[in-house]
Order: sequence, then C-alpha cells, then structure tokens
Amino acid sequence: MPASSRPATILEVARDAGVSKTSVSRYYSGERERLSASMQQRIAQAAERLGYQPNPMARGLKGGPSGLVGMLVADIRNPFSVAVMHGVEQACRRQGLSLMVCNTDNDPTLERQNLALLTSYRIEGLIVNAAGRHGEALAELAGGGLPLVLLDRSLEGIDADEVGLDNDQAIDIALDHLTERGYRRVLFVTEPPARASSRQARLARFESNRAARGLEGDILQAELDDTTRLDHGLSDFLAASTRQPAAILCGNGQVTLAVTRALQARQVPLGEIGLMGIDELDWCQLVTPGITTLAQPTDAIGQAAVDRLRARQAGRTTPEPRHERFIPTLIPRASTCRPGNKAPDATCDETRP
Amino acid sequence: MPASSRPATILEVARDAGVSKTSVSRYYSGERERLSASMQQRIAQAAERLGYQPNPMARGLKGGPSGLVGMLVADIRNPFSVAVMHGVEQACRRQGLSLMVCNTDNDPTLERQNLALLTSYRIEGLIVNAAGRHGEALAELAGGGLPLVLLDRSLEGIDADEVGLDNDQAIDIALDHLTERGYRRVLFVTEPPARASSRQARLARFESNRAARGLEGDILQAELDDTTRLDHGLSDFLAASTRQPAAILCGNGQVTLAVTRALQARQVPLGEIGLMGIDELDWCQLVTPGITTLAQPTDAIGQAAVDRLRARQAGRTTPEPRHERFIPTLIPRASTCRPGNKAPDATCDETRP
DNA sequence: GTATTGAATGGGAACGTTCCCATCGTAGGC
DNA sequence: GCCTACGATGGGAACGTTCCCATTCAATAC
Repeated sequence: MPASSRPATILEVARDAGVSKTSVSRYYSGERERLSASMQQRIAQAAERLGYQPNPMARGLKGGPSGLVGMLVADIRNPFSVAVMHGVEQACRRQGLSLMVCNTDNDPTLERQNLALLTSYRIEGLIVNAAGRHGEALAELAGGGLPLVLLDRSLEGIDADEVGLDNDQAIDIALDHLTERGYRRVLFVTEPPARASSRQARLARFESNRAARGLEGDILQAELDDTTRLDHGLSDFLAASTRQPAAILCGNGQVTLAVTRALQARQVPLGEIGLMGIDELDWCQLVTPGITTLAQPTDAIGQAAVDRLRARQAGRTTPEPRHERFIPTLIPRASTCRPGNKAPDATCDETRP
Repeated sequence: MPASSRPATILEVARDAGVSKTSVSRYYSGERERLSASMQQRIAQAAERLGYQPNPMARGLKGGPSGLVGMLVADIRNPFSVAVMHGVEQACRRQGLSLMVCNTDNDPTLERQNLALLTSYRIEGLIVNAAGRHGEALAELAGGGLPLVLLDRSLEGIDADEVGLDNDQAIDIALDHLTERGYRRVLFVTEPPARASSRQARLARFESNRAARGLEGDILQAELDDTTRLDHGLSDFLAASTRQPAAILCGNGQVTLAVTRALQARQVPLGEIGLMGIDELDWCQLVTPGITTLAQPTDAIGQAAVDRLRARQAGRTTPEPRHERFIPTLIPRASTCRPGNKAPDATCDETRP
C-alpha cells in the first residue's frame, strides 16, 4: 500500500522479512511449497506491507517464464477478429497468461515491427492472424522453438498448428442452403485472396462445388474500397440473372457490409435476390428483411488457439502440426427467402427470425 | 539474419565491430550523432550481420525509456472503443511509441490486474477508458508522475487530462435536430450512468435542456441485456406519445443497437417514431430507413490522447489538467424524418442519405 | 612549448531477478 | 554416537542494458 515513488524490490522485502532474497524469489516463482510455513507467512506480510510486486523486466532478463502470449491481428476493426481476440483473451485469463495484442493494419511493415516488439518481450507463444508477407520471420521463430498458432490462415512454408473455420464445410453449408431455398445462380464475392489462405480455400471450394451441384454462377474479386468495381460486378451478375433465381454469397463479414451497401444503393430487393454472408454481425438481423449468415464459433476458436499453444509449451516433442477446423452455424433469415419459394420453411414466414 | 537460437547481445556486437559496448549502446539510444562516422558504420554493419536487436527488458530494467504506452479499454467489443483505440495506435506509431492494450471487460478485478501488468512493464503513459472502480490505484499512479489521460471518462478525485466528446454540445445538437424535425417528445435511453461520467454528463444535459426547449420527454435507464426492462420502457413511452410526434435518443452505440432491435421487434415505423443515436456505426446507414447519428471524431480523439501524454512527458512542470472536448458531426438520415414534417430538408427526401 | 579544452571512446557498476551451488541442521541408518 | 542424506535456507554470479566517470588525443590559446 505505501506507494513510494519507486516500487519495492525483492531485496527490500527480504530485509523486511528477515530472510534472504532467494527465499522471496522462491515464494514468487511457484516454489512456495518448499518454504516453511513461518517463512511463507513472514514473506507474505512483508510483501503486503511494502506493496511488493515482482518486476517482470528483471524476471524476463534472467530468462524466467514471462507468462506472456502475443497475438498479431491483421485488422482490429474487423469485428470477427475482435471476437476471436476476445475468446483468446478469456482463454489466456483462465490459464493465468497475459495477452499482448498488436494490430498490423494489414501492413507488412507494421507486421514485422510488431513481431519484433512481441518477441523482444519474450512471449511464450504467438497467435497470428496477420497477412502473409514475411512468412520467413515467422518460420524462423517457429523453428527457434516458439509455439506458434496460425489463426484463420495458413502460411506457405510454415508447419505450425492452425485453428480456424472449416472453410469447405462452410461453403458446402452455404451452397446447400441456397440450393434448398431455390436459388439456381450464385455469385461468390471475396476480397483478393492472394494473401489470405482462408479466402483462397473458400474460393476454391466454391469453384469446385458450385458446378457439381448444378448451380450456375460467377466469382467477383474486389478490393472493398473499390466500390466502382464492386458495383459493376454486381450489376453484371444481376443483369445476367433475369431468368434464374440468383443469390450472392459473401466471403466474409467485411464483404457482406460492402455488398449490402451496394445492393441497397441500387434498391435491390433482398430475398428476391438472395444474400448470404460468412460471419455473423450485430446488424445482420436488423437490415430488412434480415441477412442469412454462417456464424463462426469465435470463442471456441480463440480457446482452441490458446489450447494449442499450451500443448506445444508442455510437450517437449514436436508432434505433427495439428489443424483444428470449426463448423459454422447457419442462421437462416429472410434474405435467402425467395418470394415464390415452393418449399418455404419456418424461417421464411416471419420477417425477423 | 543469422537467427541463432539466442539473440545477439550488445556485447557481441561490440566485439564484432571492435568497439566498446558503451558505443553500441549510444548508437541505439539516440546519441548516434556523438559517434564518429566510421564507428557508426562499423556498428551498423556488425548489428546487421548478427541480427542484433536491443533487448527492451534489459533496457527497462536499467530505467531507460521504454517507448511503451499503455491503454485500458473497458470493452473491446464496443466499436467506438475500437475506433478510438485505432486512432491512438496510429498516433503512437507516428511518435515512435508502442502501444500495449488491455481489455478489462468492464470487470474491476481485471482492471486492477491489467493495470498492474501495464505498470510492471514500465509504461511511459497511460490512456484509460475503463470503468471507474479502483480510482485510487489510478490516482496513485498519476501522483507518482505517470502521465495519465482519461478517455471519455472523468474519475472522481483524479485530476488528470481528459479527452472525449463534448457531451453538452452533443446533446444540444441532438435536441436541436429533433426539434427542427418536428418532434415534441423525446425519450433518452442510457445505460446505467453510475460508473461512466460521460453517461452522466449526457444524461444531465438532457435533463436540464429538454424542458428548457419546451420538449416533453422521459428517461430510460437500463442494462442492455435486460431486454424486458428495455421493452417495457419503450412501450410505455410509445403508449404515452400518441398525441405528439415522439423520438428516441440513444446515449451511445450499444444503446442504439439494443433499441433498434427492440423497435424492430415491435415493428415500430422508424421516422414516424424518431430514432437518433450517439456514435456512428457501420450499419446505421443500412437499417431502413437509415438511422440519424452523431459521429464522434474517433481518430482525432485518439490522436489528442496521445498528444496530451506527450505534453505531460515533455513538460517537467505539472500544468493545469486540460480537458479536450470534441464536437460530433450530425449525420442526418430518415429515421428522424416525420412523414408529416412541414419543413423537410434535403435529407428527408431520399431514403438513403 | 605547455596548459586548456572538448570531443570521442571505453571500463565498470548498477538495475531486480533467477538459479546454481554452498551451508546448515537434523533425522535416520548403522 | 557417528556418518549420510535430505530438506530448508542463503550467497553470489549471471542476464543485457544504461550511465557515470575516466581516459585518450588533438586542436586551440597562451
């Protein structure tokens, strides 16, 4: 409590308790049981009296465990990333770990800088959701023994644990749903997949399975701030879809936002033109008539990432890298409800499911 | 580049370059100019060769500047917090500072823990957006000389710099707008203001100025997960508003979300019943017919917070704590457009402004 | 030519920990 | 009753920096 300007050191506590600094150190380093009861008590009292708090800097210098986990997030403004981050955070807390998050704003330079920052703080594990340039730096770290988990991404040349959505299943569920609702043409809209493996995976699955299901369709790749391109792509698709019921499938939440804006701008009636998105967002329920989504189990994903990290930390051996894939939950709403749908299910009756 | 398992130390660089560790230290501590050209070059080469990177732990131990700024965020899932955080981050980057963010999930215990974590890493400044319990700990830190900026909150007994919305002006702008659009009754919906000063400020201003403008109205305080209470409050207000054009003013973005959900559940026609929110969100434009909001300049707020921090760091003296208040921008949409509005402005003509 | 300066550089002690090793009892085995 | 061993404790050397101080050397002032 007596918060002098300079925090108390282990030596001061030791003096105050009349013991050696080694004993105090032991008390705080998980060797508490090795100490006699009376000593434990004296140390506890002295520490309380002086408001002692171990200095992680000094601890980290000497090489002790830091209890720190690092996380690299590509875009902190993406609600999906935040949701997963929240899951990671909770999981860390349960394990007594601290989390240090860095946002890279999709900038490879920042990515590298933040990576340097995190490693310099001696993190014990790293969860990466960042882009993909500079994979070498990551590979190097992983090679050096740092437990590494790739979140929603895989990186070429890196053989690390991965945690994320089961992209194939997600696309299948989406196509099933759209087919069942009577749509015969589907446009898949995605951000440029070059740097994000999950985009690639979704795109690839869409390409290979669309035709197999007898669906017509197309693909639109666009940077989301390039509204012109997006608009044109959507127009073309809509123009070509006068004969068959058509739907749009959005590759992630950001895409859903951009597409919904574009559709609203041209006053496209949702439902008649189907709209479906991967990632559930606050507002999908609110936009008339409600947008059908595939919700990712973000908490579970975060938890799984931390679990993988711990497993790596514990096991001296380096077992097969493990890939954990989660199945999304379909949240059907009226944006995928054709007016003339012959086999309407319950969802299609109400406006707000 | 040669990433040996253990990172290179300053001593190794010194040996490799054939100079003393002191010189290398100087090279990395901003005293580079004091070194001769040839020495600078030799050090740079050696460092490059060995992949040297100063160890912030050791640096922090010795008491040198950490270049670290800490930030405590009450709720990372609140888009407003994230937006400000992003502003802070950018500002830090420009100043060459690193940012360490901790989410407290509105939990006082976590708040205390994270505070301990941040201070133990020798942060040079702290930006706080957290609740309000444990103000003593903060006061203590500020008293100890740590530059402190309160973000969107003020805390009793703490005389620190504050940055945030000009709550009085915000409420005034909102009331002006609603009046102008012809609404005569206004319900102000807010989360419990006990712990957040900005909620208190908005509430107080609403209470004092509503009547002064000749508006009828009421106040609804509710926890947002208590949907029953929210529903009842809204029903009561709507039931009592049959004679006069009525509008709902939401105290922040979270409230806007909850209220919009509740209104949609009871199929209230937006516009006829006015709806307006403080905080601009992705989807406010998308929900039919568009929700009028007051947008906060989040980037500017984040930047200002960092500016305050720097000013404190620089000035040895402790000048008056300064309060910086930002004016929001009105984004008028059709949710505040009465069908029978006598003096419609441009906005009311289009569906999606 | 000597004294004075100041710039460029280096040596070594801290910073607060952890951890290896040494020391001290004391209990158990003979 | 002595030796062994083990449990409890303490001393001191690291860890990688920074920073105070000392040293060197050349240039300038007398």
